[in-house]
Amino acid sequence: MLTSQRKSLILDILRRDGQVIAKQVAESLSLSEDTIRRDLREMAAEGLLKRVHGGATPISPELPDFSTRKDVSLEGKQRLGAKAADLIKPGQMIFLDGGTTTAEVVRHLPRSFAFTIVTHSPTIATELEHHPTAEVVLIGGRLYKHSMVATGAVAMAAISQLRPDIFFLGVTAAHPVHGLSTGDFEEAAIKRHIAGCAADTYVLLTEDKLDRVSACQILPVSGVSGLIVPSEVKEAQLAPYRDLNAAILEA
Amino acid sequence: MLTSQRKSLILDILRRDGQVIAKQVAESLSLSEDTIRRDLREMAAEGLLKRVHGGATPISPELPDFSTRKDVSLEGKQRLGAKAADLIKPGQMIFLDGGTTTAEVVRHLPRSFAFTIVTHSPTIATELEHHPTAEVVLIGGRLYKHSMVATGAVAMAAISQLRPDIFFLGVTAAHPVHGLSTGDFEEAAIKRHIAGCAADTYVLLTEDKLDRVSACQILPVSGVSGLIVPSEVKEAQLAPYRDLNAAILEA
DNA sequence: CACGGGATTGCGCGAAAATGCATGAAATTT
DNA sequence: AAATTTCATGCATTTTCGCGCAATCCCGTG
Repeated sequence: MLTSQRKSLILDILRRDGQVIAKQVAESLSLSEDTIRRDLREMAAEGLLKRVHGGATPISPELPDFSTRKDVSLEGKQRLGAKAADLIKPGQMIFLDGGTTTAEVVRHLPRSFAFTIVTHSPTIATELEHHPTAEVVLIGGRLYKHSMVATGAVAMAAISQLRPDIFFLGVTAAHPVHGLSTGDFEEAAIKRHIAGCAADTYVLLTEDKLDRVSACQILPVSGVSGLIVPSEVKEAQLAPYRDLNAAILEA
Repeated sequence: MLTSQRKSLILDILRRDGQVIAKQVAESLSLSEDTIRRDLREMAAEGLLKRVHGGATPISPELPDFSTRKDVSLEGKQRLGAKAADLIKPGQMIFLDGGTTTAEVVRHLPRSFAFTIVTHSPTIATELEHHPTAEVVLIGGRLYKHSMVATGAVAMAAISQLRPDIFFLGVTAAHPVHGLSTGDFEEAAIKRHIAGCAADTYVLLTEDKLDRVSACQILPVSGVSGLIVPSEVKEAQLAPYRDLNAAILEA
């Protein structure tokens, strides 16, 4: 195991668990704690994590939803959400992915006619509590706390029984060659499955996700009906996606 | 559990409940009160909270609304929740009903060992996002917005596949003759079904629900393992329930 | 092939941190 | 005023830390 590999492994653990315990890592890698502590010290010096007694924690106090990610491109996300909600027609069944971007769709859902929202995210479901006309179907399963969505065989089976008219897909990265991707293997599989069941799939893409790649591919860009992107994205940046026959909706 | 994590956990509790009780935290983390008190002392020195006898309060003066409401109605529910959480043993599978009373159980769940929480309420699931040791299983189905729980055939089927060790049941009324009841037919059926699958069922009962009747019976009082009631309820009022062989846990 | 610099790792050691317990003081309740 | 709970302090134990040192390994050079 190379040192650099070990360090990125530590970062992975940090992202996944929100903490690193020196002793545990040392044990799982069959290395001395000294080595791990050295890594942690160095990484702390580089500003990659915060060293604490016993291990390390993320550099910024973990506020995944409400402050950090939200403020970044809030206004852009809102426009994406509004554009997505515009696509919904009376009586349709809409599958909403988990995540902060798709949560924005909820806030712009039409209130003048009835439709059905399906989601595997309890967070999304909770936000729909006071919506006047939306019927809500919740997909169950083992909850993936990292992104707060139901996963596993139970979720897959439940999804299989539905034919949503539209699936609004959230991703962490989109790339013309490497397609749409996300950081977790299981999640990628679920998203792919939902897209397979839905008549149409639209991806909500904030500007910072374009031309990026994450670990697990969900689908190629050509596998979805369209991309919804903020209008300020340059045409040059969109061209490679257009070449893949992807419809581009600017919000 | 790292010390720094414990401290931020304390801050979380402070923000959520408007107070921290040293004894409670020590218990839920299986640590000595000394340790927690030490934390509180240090955090008070850092200006993160205000140390008071028994625990700590936010640095800014409490909102009047908060303290009053807390002392009156919430405090009873909190004790019910704490008592219920006390019943949980490592590795068990616990089914949590929807509702504000059972939501209080979530806030008192042990954090020192692992267990599984099953729920058909997205609200409950969302509250468990930051719990360190709880595995969460979400039951899907058509969402009943009135009480925010999944219902219907899909939910029933998913529940059938589980054998929870304990079901914490929420009701709107309890009566020695008319049993445990709630306002909605479908909900009653679901609750009954969950109770049938669980090894033990405990009902959380605030004082105002005793000797009341709602439209749809869930189970007779003799159909559950026990009732959890606030300790200030008079023995005379409890006697009819004791006669039904119901275990009574006072919180 | 031999050699040496640089990087990496494990171990020993004393220091620092964290935790629990005991004790007597202080606050709160009865 | 007595009883109970909560507190702060000192102390002992365990865990974790950082540093120096030596062994090892990688790699380019003579």
